[in-house]
Amino acid sequence: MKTADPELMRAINRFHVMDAIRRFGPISRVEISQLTELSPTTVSAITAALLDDKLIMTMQVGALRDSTRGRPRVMLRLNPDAARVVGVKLAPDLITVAVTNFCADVLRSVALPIRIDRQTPAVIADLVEDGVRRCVSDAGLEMKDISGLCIGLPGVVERAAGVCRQSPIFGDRDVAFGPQLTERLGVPVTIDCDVNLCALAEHWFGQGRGLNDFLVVSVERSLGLGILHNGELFRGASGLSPDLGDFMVRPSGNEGGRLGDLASETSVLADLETPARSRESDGAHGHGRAIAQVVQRADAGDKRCIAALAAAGEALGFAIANLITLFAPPKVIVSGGEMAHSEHFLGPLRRALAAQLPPSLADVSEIVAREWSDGIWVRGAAAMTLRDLYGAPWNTTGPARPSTAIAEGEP
Amino acid sequence: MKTADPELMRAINRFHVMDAIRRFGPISRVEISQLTELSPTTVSAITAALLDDKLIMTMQVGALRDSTRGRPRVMLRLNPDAARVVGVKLAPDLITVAVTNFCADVLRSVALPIRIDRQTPAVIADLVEDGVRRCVSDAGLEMKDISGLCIGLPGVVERAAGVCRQSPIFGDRDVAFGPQLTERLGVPVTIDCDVNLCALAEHWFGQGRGLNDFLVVSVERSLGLGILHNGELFRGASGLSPDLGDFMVRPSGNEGGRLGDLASETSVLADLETPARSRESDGAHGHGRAIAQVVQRADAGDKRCIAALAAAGEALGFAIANLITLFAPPKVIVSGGEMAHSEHFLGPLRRALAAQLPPSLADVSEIVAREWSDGIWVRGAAAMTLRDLYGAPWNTTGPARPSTAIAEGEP
DNA sequence: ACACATTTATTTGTATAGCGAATAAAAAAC
DNA sequence: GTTTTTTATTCGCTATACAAATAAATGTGT
Repeated sequence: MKTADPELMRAINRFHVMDAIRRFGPISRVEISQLTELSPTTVSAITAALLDDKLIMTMQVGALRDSTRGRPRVMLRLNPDAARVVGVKLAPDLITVAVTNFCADVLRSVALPIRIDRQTPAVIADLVEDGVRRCVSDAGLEMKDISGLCIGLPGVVERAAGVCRQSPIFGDRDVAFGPQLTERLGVPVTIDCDVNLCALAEHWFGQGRGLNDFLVVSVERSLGLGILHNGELFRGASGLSPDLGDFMVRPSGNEGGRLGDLASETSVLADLETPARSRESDGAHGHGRAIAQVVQRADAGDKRCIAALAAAGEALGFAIANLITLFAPPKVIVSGGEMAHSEHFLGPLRRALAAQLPPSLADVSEIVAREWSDGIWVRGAAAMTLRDLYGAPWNTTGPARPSTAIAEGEP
Repeated sequence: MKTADPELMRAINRFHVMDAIRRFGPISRVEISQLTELSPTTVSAITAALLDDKLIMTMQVGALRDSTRGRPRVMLRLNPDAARVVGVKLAPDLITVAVTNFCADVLRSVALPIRIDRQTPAVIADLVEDGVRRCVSDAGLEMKDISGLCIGLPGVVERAAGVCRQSPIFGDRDVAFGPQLTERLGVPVTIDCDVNLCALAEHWFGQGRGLNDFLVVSVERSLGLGILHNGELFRGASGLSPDLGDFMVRPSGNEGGRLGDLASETSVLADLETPARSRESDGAHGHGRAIAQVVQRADAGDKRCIAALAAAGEALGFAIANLITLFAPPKVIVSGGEMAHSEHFLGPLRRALAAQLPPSLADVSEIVAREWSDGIWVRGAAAMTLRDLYGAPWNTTGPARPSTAIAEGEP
């Protein structure tokens, strides 16, 4: 915890005000005052400063004069043009880029269906750079208009250092992808675990609005876990994001208990030894098609497909039970592609969950399947950057807090 | 996050100063200033207030004048007599009570070897009340001298509400033990999961000094998990403490995969179907003796005992691997009785851990076995209370933060 | 012995924060 | 047009942190 001074005080309260404006849309000063429990005076002062900085703008009172008398409220909202940021999501066979404004509205996005896993980091950086430049240019902007950029990718990411410790995308370990792109693009680039972005997006725009605690489990080719705790993204020690794929669901002796080898899309396909269209050669969308096929065949009654999906669901349900035991979140969001929505997957997941959970926790968590949407990732990536621009004084989500001298141990 | 005002500012900085004094013993104002990065002016002001409140005291410069010239430093230390608090630890067959001073030094302690599990909460409250009153009186104090009391017990505890959701101690669910004792003793009583107290104690006095992240796994009759994250105790949503016993290590279909049924002392005994001295009738120390016997026989080469301990160690190692995957803590402290120190238990634990951990996390965590000491629990309980008296402005450890209006969702 | 250097602690003065009370602004109600 | 009501701002107050100047307390050197 940083030492407190007037500056921090202002930063905290300013963030509260910004957050209230962001969340509750056009909002008047009185309402902000009520929501934040700051005095009207303070709200007035802070909003004046924000208006001065052009971070927010006034909205002339529109329809909502409910024939109340008194001086009408002046509604405040974020100034969409205060900044533009870029969000990037890397998947093994798809690069998604989006440019958003200060409200996290997507101005322009491009999806590049390119198979990038096992390319060298330099090549991937090239592709990302190209994609970003193109998307920015398509949006009618130049790079100098961009205030920041965040890249989400699966795996274990150390956000503070901008280093990807390990990822299905990169063959190498410890790729300093953030600094690399920062240099290439001349814009501050952060990287983060993709599912963290998803969690932030859910918190800002999706199923997690108004919730201070929830889990996001992403089921794609690999598995991810994002934890929102006490209104903040939770990161492990030294800011590492956990990799749900490395979670073990049974002792490894008996033919591998890695969850990633049991419950991911990849593992389901491997389990079925999907014939024909070998996944290496089939380019970008082969994987997605293969999964869709599996789900279809399961719907049609194919026993093997049903069993494969059920096995995956059960394994994930087992893992989620343990996560609920640890975190007791009121909500668990299962986010993913077609597989994640199939009842052949979700049903066994729920059943396994119910079987494993201790009775005391049986009802604390609601499991919801989140409709897949490409947009949410990049919006989350944008939000991650915006959060910093909004002036968040909590370092929880930003780079790991520089541990104060007092925290260093014996003097 | 609370809104910031000058009061909070002062509270934060005062806590930093208190914490520096607590941790770095007799310490001068200049050193505090360096450690906390507060200005000398501020440190002077805060320490003056603390001295005024008699929370700290000056120490006449002792031996450590290293022939440096200049005005000698005035050393500051906690005033041991600033307050007394009581820590209580409940185990199924043992109640431990300790009275400590403001430095968390134990003034007096009593251990009551009473089998309390399955007694009614009222009876247990009676016993605790008696024990506390006796211990306080033995210390030459009266209840009015006591500033606070914290009770640690195994199970799932909701500290904020003072409610024990579930515990091997109580047959009932949702026992409001905190308020009950508060009324009986006329002193603020908090309750907490015992292993959280242990974690705090390790952080203040033990293996966790200077570490901002570590796990404590307690192996007793039941299993506990305490998480220190970013220098603060981690609690699940709504302040619930997790119960490691409910962690599953294999799908429950095949004869129960609850970790508590596989790796606790109780389960080892059950596994061996310890003959003779039936555990029900043998009063308080039967359990401990039985465990000691198992360890002894394992040391002597008894195959069944070795296997039982190994199975328990493996199960726990499996669970710890998953915890490391999630939290990546630099240290994991395994705390417990004789069983937890036996190499017949720890060896398999380490091996299972090594087998399950992903390579990228193979070396991040050091596993240490913590010598059992009754004292540490009650000292932790005392520390938990002292933390509040020191004025910790973070509600993470205290009662759950009253979620500000802004966090409540849509307006 | 006594001036001087040196380190530590306090005092003084300044800037900034938040907040309550009074005030101004703006619109409906009378 | 005046009053009422609600919203926003201004003014005056207090609390905080901090930098600079000052005081305190000790060792060093002549």
